[in-house]
Amino acid sequence: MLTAIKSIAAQGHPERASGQNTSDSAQVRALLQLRELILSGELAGGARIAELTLVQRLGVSRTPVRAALLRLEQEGLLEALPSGGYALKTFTERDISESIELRGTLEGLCARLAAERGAPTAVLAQARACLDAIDVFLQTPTLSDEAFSNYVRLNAQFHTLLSDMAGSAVIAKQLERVMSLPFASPSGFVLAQANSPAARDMLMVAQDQHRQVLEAIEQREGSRAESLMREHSRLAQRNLREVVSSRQPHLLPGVQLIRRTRQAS
Amino acid sequence: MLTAIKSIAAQGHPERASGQNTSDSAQVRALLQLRELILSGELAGGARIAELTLVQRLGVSRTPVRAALLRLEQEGLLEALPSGGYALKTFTERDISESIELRGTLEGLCARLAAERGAPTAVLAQARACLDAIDVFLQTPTLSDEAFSNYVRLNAQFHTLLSDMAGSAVIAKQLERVMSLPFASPSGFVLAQANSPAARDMLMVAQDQHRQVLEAIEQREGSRAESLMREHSRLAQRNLREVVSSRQPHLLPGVQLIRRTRQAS
DNA sequence: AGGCTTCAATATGTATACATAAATGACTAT
DNA sequence: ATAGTCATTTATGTATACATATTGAAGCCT
Repeated sequence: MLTAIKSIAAQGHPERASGQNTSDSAQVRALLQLRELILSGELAGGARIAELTLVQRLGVSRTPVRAALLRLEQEGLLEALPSGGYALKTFTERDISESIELRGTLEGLCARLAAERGAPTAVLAQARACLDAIDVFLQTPTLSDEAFSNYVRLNAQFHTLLSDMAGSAVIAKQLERVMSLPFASPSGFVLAQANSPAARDMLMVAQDQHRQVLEAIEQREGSRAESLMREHSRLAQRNLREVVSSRQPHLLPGVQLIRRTRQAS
Repeated sequence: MLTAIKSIAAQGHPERASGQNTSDSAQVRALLQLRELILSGELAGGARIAELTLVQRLGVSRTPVRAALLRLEQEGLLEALPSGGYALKTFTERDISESIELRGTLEGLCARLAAERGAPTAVLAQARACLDAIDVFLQTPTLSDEAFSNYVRLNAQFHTLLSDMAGSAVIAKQLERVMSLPFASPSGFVLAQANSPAARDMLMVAQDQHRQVLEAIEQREGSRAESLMREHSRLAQRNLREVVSSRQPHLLPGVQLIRRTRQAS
């Protein structure tokens, strides 16, 4: 009965309040709590994850724990050990960079298909409204933390709408998978530098790209739409470099999964 | 202890002889047998899959069956029902077309990265050898079934090598996922038209594209390499159309998963 | 007669007991 | 002292019993 819920929680793991994990089924709780446990850094680098440990910490039996482990392995957060069991995966800066490139490529595909096939007018209208809403937030000279978190929300919405415009369930699903990779989400690094002085300027650039992509799609310029979305994703690349080099990678959930030295994957 | 094997079998499900499923663990057996059960068409269109039924047919307990179901859902062959349990997914011709486009896009990305970053000389040598081997098979005027199956094997190898050339574990994994989608594999439609008179000519074209892509990568022409791989994937698109229109889609494993009419996904 | 309610049957979700393999430590021998 | 082996412990793989929700059918009411 709750396979669907479980599935949803596994896939896009959307904005789901992580506070009240009291209700829901055991599987969903296990999945959500385990993911948060990992991203919050309570589990060491490439350490092994024992089922029984999780049984204690999550308060459910081994069955839902196993299901959660299996899903998180598929998601890319865990790695199946040759000897059995799972270990927390670690990521190089290059891995993250490639994840972002992957997202950019897939979003470029979405944009191109949307332009070539023609996006539904309803979705286009939603996208325009979304961008208008972002403009409102960017109007203020200094951006509050609240404005930033609103930007993150609207930005994510725009990227989802882009996926909708392509009208492809297959591609949308794959894109969801890619975005579930750590730090590959459209606004993964935005919050990390909320206090940076140049942050607002960067958002302005991003917003301009949003506008141009939407225009390209509306005018059926597939190749242009694709290029723009690819370039758009490279903003995240820049942010990635800034965040890791600025040596203050707080705020960013899951930083401890990034390794600089070479060790066991 | 066998999580790794299980994982391998789940991901790329490579050329694994389906005859002797007697050894291996219960999980691997369940996964392999269930996938074959689905692809062979023994299970109806979008029908529900009951665990207990599979327990009987596969001869293992519910635990490995559940694991297999979960993996096949992630793989895209099954769909989680809102009320619980799973149903066999069906695919439209458009779904398949989009899967191929997806593969082409990702392989294009691989080719571009390989060209830009420079592929390891060892892998390049392997790729050249692989293409040489294909040339040998294509030399004969009439292609035997054996020659075809050899082509399929070598073709798959070349595509794998392409993924290696990019040197990205992240992208390779994602590409593996995409290729696990039904009919998205590089040579998914080759065998289906082995007896077609134009079949050999098409393989010649494909082989020429292989050569050109490799040359582009070696000469560091990223954009050209990407375009070529995309175009290369469109051969599969043409084959897809031919196979479904020729109304003799025998041989093709999983045809019964394709639906022409609109029904429950 | 058709639709609704209710109850039984069946399926999935959960927990746990059992089996087996891996990892750890101690002990011995060289 | 170190390396190797064996035993113990721990962890995962598997099976199954139990709980709960959904599905289907039978019966009732309108």
